[in-house]
Amino acid sequence: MTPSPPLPDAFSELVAAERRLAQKLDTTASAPPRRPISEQVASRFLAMIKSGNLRAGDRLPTEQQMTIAFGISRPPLREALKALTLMGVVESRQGGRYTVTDLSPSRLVAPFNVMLSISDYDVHEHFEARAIVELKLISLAAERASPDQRKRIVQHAVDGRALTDDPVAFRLLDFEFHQALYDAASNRLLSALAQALYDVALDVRRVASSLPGIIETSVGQHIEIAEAVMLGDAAAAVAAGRRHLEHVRDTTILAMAAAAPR
Amino acid sequence: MTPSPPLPDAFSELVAAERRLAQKLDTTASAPPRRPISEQVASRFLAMIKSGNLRAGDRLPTEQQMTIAFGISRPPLREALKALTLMGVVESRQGGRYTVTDLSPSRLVAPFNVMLSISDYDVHEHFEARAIVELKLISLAAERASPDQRKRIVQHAVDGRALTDDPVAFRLLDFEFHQALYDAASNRLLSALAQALYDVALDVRRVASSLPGIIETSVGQHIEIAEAVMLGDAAAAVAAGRRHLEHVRDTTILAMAAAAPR
DNA sequence: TTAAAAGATTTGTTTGACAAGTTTTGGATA
DNA sequence: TATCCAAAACTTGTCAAACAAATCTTTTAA
Repeated sequence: MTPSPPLPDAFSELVAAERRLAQKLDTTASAPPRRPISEQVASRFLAMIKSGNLRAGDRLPTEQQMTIAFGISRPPLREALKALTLMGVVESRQGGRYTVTDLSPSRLVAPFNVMLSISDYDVHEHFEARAIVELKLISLAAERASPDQRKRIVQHAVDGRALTDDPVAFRLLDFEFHQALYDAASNRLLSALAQALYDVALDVRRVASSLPGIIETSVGQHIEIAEAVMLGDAAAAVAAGRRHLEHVRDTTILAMAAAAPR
Repeated sequence: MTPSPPLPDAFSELVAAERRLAQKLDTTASAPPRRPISEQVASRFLAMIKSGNLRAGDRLPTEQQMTIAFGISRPPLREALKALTLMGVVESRQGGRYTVTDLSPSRLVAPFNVMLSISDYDVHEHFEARAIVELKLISLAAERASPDQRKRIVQHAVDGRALTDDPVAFRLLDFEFHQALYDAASNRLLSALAQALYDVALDVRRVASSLPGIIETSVGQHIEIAEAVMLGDAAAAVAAGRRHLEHVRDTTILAMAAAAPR
């Protein structure tokens, strides 16, 4: 074993270069409220990823090597890494090493769902936002979907007919149906946003989808959307999608009123 | 001073109740890969906020009290709290106490701007997503803006005329102009999304806005949008907004090509 | 009553140690 | 020689104790 741990050359080079750049840009700022080391380090990592010095799939050095590179102790370093972990930027396993995730929009937006759900904005705001994103996706799906994707969308829609008496199974299918639509639109960023908004409403949907008659209506509307997409009729698909979203919104409001009568 | 630290009654009650609930829901899961304590605790905090047991503005107990309540040591607790800090859920000051933030969508979305920007999705995907969100906001602004808001939008637009030779000042004004539009739309969620997408493109805009002639065109288009919003003509505002976004997209692509000729 | 100063409290950081996993290394076996 | 398994080395996860730096609280003086 070596008396002093080997310096991770390449990585500490990166860190040093980053620091120089940051100081250079900081000459103007006089005395900003001192930020904790952990937050500075987290920003440093993000900057390195943003500039391409760290890429998806990269293995980070060991914690000890990074403490040397940054010139700090383990706890603040771990605080920074743990924050990045919860944000979906890096992953870690006990005994293993930290690795940069695939950085896909869906992964990076995932923690974001939790955030949004804890914010008690108005239901109408939510559905207004969701409508604009989701209807655009439906329109794009009608235009861009491959034959296979169209087939799958229709399949998911008609499969719903067999599940009108099983709320749990229907919610799973509903998820797949929307997912298939998102995929067919070929815009990962927009898909990620729609997915985030969809997930937020899921808790309430659980209640709503157990109300009698709701599922039948939804299945019918799914089929309308699917048929329009199958024909490549974007306008009709959007119209059907709007009807569906309005139905979902209204039943959601009903369910919320019933669930929280305080 | 007390021999043993006083137990924070109310908070540890909350923690205990939360734990019982979590275990109850976990009976089905057989052997999920063991999650680090810090992540469990972070989820616990989010759950408490989600369920309303912690609200915006609440002061958290001291770290020592929380270590007792959760039955863990300081480092993992701090890792969880620091992660929540970087996500904009809580705030901390040395010597002070942790407090829950206002939990506004814009604050919660802020950290994810950085995330999204590091993902190298296609520029066209970005502008497709941005167009759909931003044009809806413009439309809503034209419909909903108060007289004061309309005045401010127009003011920001015409102010640009004086800044055509100062790229930095113009970018600041551009930011204010878009912000004013978002505010007038009265949908915080949609505004937060648009803000996130706007921020993502900011780095590249820095380059683009220094190209000759770009600012003049943008200022002219801003005025077109502002006038339509002033008149409450949503369709005209959207049309002008679309032209503006296409202009921004094209110049962005130009700037990216010029900046990275590798 | 108000304002400043001293004290107590609390977060930020460091060091050291051990437990619980994973990866690598080396040897035994086919 | 090639393959598989077990042991060793390594790495992350957690705990403990201590001090520095900032804030909050209380006391004291004007």
